Amino acid sequence: MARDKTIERVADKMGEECIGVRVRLLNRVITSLYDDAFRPLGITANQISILISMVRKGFDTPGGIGQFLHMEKSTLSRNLDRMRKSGWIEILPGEDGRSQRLRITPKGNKVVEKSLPLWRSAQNKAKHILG
Amino acid sequence: MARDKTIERVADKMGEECIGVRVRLLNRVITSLYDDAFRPLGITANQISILISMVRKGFDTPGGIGQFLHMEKSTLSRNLDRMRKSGWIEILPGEDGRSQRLRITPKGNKVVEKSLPLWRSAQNKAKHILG
DNA sequence: GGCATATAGTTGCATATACAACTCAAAGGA
DNA sequence: TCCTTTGAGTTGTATATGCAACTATATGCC
Repeated sequence: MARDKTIERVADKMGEECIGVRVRLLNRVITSLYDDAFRPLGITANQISILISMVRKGFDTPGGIGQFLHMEKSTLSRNLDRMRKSGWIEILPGEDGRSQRLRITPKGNKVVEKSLPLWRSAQNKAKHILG
Repeated sequence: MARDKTIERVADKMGEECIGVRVRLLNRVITSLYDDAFRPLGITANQISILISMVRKGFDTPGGIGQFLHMEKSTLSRNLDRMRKSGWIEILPGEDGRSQRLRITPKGNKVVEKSLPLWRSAQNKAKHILG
């Protein structure tokens, strides 16, 4: 009776109000916009954003980038490895035996420069979607 | 000279303004909040949100859910398969030979009901983070 | 010095995501 | 009827994500 409705009330409340649902949905929609834009360059939106962080912070460590982007260390470790394989970055020995230094390559710099007009276009679309 | 600065100007602009970067960052932070909350139930935030959509839309198809959540069909196909294996849903033959009908199981209903207080807690934390 | 602890990154495993190419079924046209 | 096109889902492959457990190095205390 009333019991049958409980689940529906719960679902309505959660479905309408949930911030997590909205954030994930937005992530799917918006990220695909930037991924589409950067696809001709053979790089993803996520990887571009890591390159951008490296340029802005100079010579940095995985730990530093992870803190800056709130990215879990294992996630970042694998992202950086893919980026190294693609030739955008170099991973060098760090200040002590544990840490590493990240360096953007000339190829990485080029892709960042080339990405600017594509980024502008995606950014405009994103603004339009968000109103 | 000026050329050396080009890459930094590009990076500053993109890094500061990029909506995609912010949305992905927010997704990482917020989703982990809800995932942490639901972990005792052995279900993820994403799976809960699919269950919620099913309850709200009643007996529905993968296509319908995908449209509702803006989720790519192959993504959803695999999400539903995991949920079926966990016993939250059943996947039944649909109205014609191509489509399917999704049905939430009693176990799926229970997990939705149990998730409500955990959801409230995560939702409050999310509101707090977003200010 | 030696042992406990902390730090930096990696690896195993699992979920989430999406493009491209595929299967299979339905619909439509000649 | 046959053939083409459309529609619904699946599968191959790859990126992105994160928890837990791990290696290896550094630090601190005794």
